[in-house]
Amino acid sequence: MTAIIRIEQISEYVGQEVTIQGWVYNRTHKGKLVFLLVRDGYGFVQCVAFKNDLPEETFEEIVHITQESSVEISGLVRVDGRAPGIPGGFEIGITGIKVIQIADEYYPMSLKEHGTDFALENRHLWLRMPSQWAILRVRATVISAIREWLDTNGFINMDTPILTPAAAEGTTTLFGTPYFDEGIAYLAQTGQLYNEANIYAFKKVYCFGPTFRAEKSKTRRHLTEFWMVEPEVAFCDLDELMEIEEQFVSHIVRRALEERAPELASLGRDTSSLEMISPPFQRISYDEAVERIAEVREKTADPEEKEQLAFDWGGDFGAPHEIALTRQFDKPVFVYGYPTAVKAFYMEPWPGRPEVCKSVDLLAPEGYGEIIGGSERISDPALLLQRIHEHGLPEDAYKWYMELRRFGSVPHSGFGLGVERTVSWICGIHHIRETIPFPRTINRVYP
RNA sequence: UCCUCGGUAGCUCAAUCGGCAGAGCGGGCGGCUGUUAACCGCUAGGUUGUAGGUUCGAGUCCUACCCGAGGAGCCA
Repeated sequence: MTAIIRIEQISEYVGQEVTIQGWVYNRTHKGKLVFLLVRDGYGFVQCVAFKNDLPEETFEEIVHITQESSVEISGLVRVDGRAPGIPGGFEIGITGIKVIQIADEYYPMSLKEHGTDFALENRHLWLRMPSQWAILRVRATVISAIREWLDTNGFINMDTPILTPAAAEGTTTLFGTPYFDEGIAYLAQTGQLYNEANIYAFKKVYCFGPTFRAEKSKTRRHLTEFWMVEPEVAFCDLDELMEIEEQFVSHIVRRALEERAPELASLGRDTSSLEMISPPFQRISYDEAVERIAEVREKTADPEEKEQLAFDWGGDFGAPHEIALTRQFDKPVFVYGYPTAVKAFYMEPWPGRPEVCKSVDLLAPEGYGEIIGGSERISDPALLLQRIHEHGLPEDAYKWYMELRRFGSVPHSGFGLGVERTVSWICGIHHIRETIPFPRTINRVYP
């Protein structure tokens, strides 16, 4: 047998005899000519069999092969502009085939379109489709780029607990689980508070793991289980935080463009809008954002849009507001200085303007909206204690958190980036449930 | 939790005014040497989400429920 290759490297094997191990994605037969579109986990390539070139029984076996059958195919690699695939433009002239298993002929995921419910019910098979395969390959690169940038910029990975004693921010609904004699433990919605402890040992840290929200959110931007990376930095104010974020996000986008161009092309993603992502990103205040949204609302003739864009200073933006705002920029945009009342208890107040705080969200362009939420944290122990009281949080649960402000407190900042929203934006897809292998939503825990 | 829309063959959908349950794809069989979700012919395939009601007759009308999607709130 010839060397087993990966389809993603097929361009290096033109003119050579190779073997691929994979699955039959589609079969088209035209009498004496058969096309098999085969995927091997690394890509999709067209394999061609001519009746006159092969033994009778080999050709018959190829003619009757079913979708998703597992195979080892040997043949000669050649360039052909007509050949579909990822990357396309190459095909293998079949000289030999070994069928590992003939798949059951009633494969449910036909190549025609499917409804959402059916696709999700068959997620374990849907993963094999080119679109899902491409999105999840981009996801893996995004995750790799996240770790790479942090690991090479002075950050150290510190895993924070998933089972936690109480609501970290006191607002979101959490999943609870019985925990021996300790009552209820809650699945983490953030590792931030623990990271605030970690920075005093390691200066720059990040946690990266699954995060859980029991909110009954039913939108294309929400999952009950999602992945979030949360860097936290000692001796860092809000301006320095924004510099970190724009470097970080630019690196992630660049890596995706470099390594996943065939996947992004197969998704039909116009990457020109991603090519221009580099620091700096524009910074606008919450006050300015409110004004910009009001201007858009003033100009629109559509009464429905006018209704949706109605907004009073003091609230948090909804999806229509974020879309109207981000359409004005071709790169991600920072919105800083949100009202203290709508943000978490630990955010540092704006000097001289206690009604707003040193928070910053990063909104992705093209209507994708918030991918990062972050802030400078309160470092003064007296103010922090006051906020805990104001928010009605149990003081004893935050005893350890308060102590961080007693022993060498420094200004510090951090943020959380949502992996699925970032992948949605980079891939240009509509719904974040496609950006995680097995999505968990309010109505679905299967498969 | 609220608002809107939907549920008919394995999948995607059609079925006029309440009047024989249909098509394409997918499966099987046959044909075709350049297909791109191929195409052509034949063929198999149905508890119309569930329960009740109106009617000579219900996929269609009424009531309740179940399930799903989109959005709002909340958030990354």
